[in-house]
Amino acid sequence: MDAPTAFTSDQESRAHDAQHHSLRLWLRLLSCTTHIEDHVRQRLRHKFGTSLPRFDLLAQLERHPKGITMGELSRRLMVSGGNVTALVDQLQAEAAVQRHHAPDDRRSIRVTLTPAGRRQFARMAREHEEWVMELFDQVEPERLRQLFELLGELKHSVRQRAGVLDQE
Amino acid sequence: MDAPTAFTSDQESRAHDAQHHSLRLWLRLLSCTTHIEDHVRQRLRHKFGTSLPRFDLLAQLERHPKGITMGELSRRLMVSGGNVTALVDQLQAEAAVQRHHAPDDRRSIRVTLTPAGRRQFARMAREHEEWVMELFDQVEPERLRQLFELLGELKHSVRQRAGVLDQE
DNA sequence: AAAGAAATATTCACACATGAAATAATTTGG
DNA sequence: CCAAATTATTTCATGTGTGAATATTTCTTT
Repeated sequence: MDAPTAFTSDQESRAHDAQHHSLRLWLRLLSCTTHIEDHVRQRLRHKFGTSLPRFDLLAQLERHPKGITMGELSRRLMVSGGNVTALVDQLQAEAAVQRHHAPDDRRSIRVTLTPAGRRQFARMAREHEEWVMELFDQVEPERLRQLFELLGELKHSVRQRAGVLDQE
Repeated sequence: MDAPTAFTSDQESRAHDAQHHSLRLWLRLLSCTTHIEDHVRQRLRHKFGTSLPRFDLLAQLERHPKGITMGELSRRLMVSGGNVTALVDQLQAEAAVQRHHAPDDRRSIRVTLTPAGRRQFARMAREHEEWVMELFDQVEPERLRQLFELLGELKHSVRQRAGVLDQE
């Protein structure tokens, strides 16, 4: 952008470094997430014959015993509405969840766990937590705490910047 | 599992805490990754009419000018072989990449960027790095460095444990 | 050299995910 | 109170991803 003086050159090389470091950080973050996801997905499949998206959906319902709308599910699971419709269709066919029309707003639908769905989820959830803990257990608890903290900062930055940048 | 004495109860509650913390850390990690991925995906789509998997594949080829095999691509992109075949099919149809039969081993195929593919990638890569940097720029550089470090430890732990646990 | 094991890539059926368009119900503003 | 905008969900076309099965080539072992 600027003329290549010594000054801007320094600035530019710092900017370039920051970019490079950001990119490496992003790739490492992605790599961690992917490995964990892969591992958990495999275990869910082999031990319970189910998948991560299904498990995640049940987990959200477990947290909201009174039911939760399709739109809320979409936001919480961070997936599109169309996807939620398809997942709920499947789980409903398997009798793990139910759809109820909301009495006050006939547009929205509340989804709840069936008793069978709740039992099924409980069985998986216990093991699932252990799997995740095992994956992390080579790292000092204090380091994990730091990581949690720093990811909080990162999440905050990403949210803020993504919001701003999307409006451009 | 054990009788509920004070001793095992303490142990269990510590174990329970560790599980709980691990789970929260995992969810936060996943949330960060998902938000960044969503943002970058949207920008790639709107500004360049392409997708993240395509971009990632081109990025791997850019790093390996002499070409890279399908299997290597699968490992580096951390996706299945079938998926790589489909992606390369598409990018080849768009004349961004080429397949070459390896002369020494007729099973393997080397994939390379075409000049057009290289140009296309270069145009996107510059912006892509900026997008990622922008997302992180509310966090102190020193904090980002720590995060990079800690994610390294986490990755190491996950790799090691996932390997061991998969053999069970 | 031949049989068996391993590696490489593709194909296939299916699951998961997006984004756009359609439908229906509610809210808002004039 | 009606028209327009908004909200909630579904449907659809398409892209991305998996895991299993297959075909082909190479490596290993005897």
